[in-house]
Amino acid sequence: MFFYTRYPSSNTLKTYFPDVKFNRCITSQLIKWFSNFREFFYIQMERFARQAVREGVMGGGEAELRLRRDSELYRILNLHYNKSNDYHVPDRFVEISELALREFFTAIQAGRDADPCWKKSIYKIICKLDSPVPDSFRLPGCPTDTHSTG
DNA sequence: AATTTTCCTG
DNA sequence: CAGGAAAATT
Repeated sequence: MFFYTRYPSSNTLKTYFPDVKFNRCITSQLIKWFSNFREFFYIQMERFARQAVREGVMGGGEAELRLRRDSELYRILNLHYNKSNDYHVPDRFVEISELALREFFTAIQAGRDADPCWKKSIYKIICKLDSPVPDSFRLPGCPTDTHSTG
């Protein structure tokens, strides 16, 4: 589900778990999940962006900073959010991830990472890129299963 | 004040 | 992922 929306409201999230009775604890836990998801996402983004800066994607062209489905970063993200490859990761997510990576990259290149809250501008950009979650996720057979072994 | 997000840690 | 503290947002 994170593939589609990075900043879902708690109320929106609840609609995807019809069989769960929500109290404040469960709700905060659910929010915590996405918080963790976001963190992992941004951490990887910053990590790879910094790596790209270090290795010097210079040479005059920034076109090398691409995120493809065969990229290591994609592999890590998919491994984290889609452990058993149950879902097809939408092109939208790949595009957004690449954009986020570019944003981090340019920010770091420009030295904007020295500012205390330089990530906030990036967060706002990513926040606007949320897409609607397909109805498929409301199906019983498609739980956001994070650790089921079978 | 309550909810939500972020930073840090395990 | 989960628990907690602090900060940010409403």
